[in-house]
Amino acid sequence: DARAEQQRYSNGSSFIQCSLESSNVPNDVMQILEGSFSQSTTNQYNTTIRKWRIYCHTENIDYRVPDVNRILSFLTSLCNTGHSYSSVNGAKAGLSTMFSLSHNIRIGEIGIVKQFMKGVYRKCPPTPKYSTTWDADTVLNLFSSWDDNDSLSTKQLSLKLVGLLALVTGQRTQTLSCITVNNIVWGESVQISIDSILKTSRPNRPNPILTLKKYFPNPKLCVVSTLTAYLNRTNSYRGDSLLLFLGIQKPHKPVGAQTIGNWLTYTAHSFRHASTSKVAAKGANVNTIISHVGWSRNSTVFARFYNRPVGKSNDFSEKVLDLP
DNA sequence: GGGTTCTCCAAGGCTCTACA
DNA sequence: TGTAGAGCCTTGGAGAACCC
Repeated sequence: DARAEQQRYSNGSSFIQCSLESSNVPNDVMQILEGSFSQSTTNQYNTTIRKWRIYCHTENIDYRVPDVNRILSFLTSLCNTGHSYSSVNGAKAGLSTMFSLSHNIRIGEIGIVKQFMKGVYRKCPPTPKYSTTWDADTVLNLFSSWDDNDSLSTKQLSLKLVGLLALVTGQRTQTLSCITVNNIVWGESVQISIDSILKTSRPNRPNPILTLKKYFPNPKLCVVSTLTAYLNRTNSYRGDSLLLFLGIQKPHKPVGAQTIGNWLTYTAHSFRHASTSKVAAKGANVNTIISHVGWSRNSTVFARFYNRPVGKSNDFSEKVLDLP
């Protein structure tokens, strides 16, 4: 069946091993090369190469040969089975990377491939994930209606802390999942540094430092006191775990970005849109927003989606928490 | 029911090119 | 020569399926 077929071509080898299996690259070099891609990229490219191998087996051709016409037929088969431009483009990138390693050929740079991708773009154009965003006040009003932190269940306290952190910092769930208790510095405000490699991490480019201010107008929305309550609550079962967020149920293992995403009432990434949109609408400086959430200095991502008028204030968190 | 894994797809940064 | 925008590759998020 299809599952057995997939298993057969998984073969325990990554796309890099498939690329370099006939070359004499030493194992230790191979390990460094494999580590040059993030896990999600490796997973995605492994999926593409597995499909490519199945396709080549069906067509009785050698999957290691970069035959452009065959590659285009393969990409067409993806397109015809309902895959969007982004998926076809990702598959092309995977094949391009594999053949650049094995044959020093960039599939994506070949003229007919470029033209083909334009055709795919026209046939099934990508659509933005968020054409509108929700009002951040909806979540803030919910948290305001809950009891004091000490009276909340562990589940409520976990959801509240994640929700407030997502809104106040505007960070991805990946970043929130990397917060460790030993990197939280307590002072006038709370500062959290991130050691892990993030999506936007680059050489000579520091990760954003998350700054949490105490919020006095509505104590129930104070992220600092919620964080304190969460640490007190989890202290009894934290053990040696340095990661801030722990599972709600026993054995209370550290949770990953995916689980944190599940905890957020709205879709995880939409918190990033909701908070930046509200702050922009309140008149915050665009450069403040870009640096606060960790986009690159010249990034046009924010401008492409929001592009609000520029104001004078530079306080991100107070504007997010400012209820009407 | 909570948490993890897998696949699909939009988000994101870097580079290059066209054009004013 | 500066800049807007397209192209390309890489990455994490969303959601379904699955496991415990």
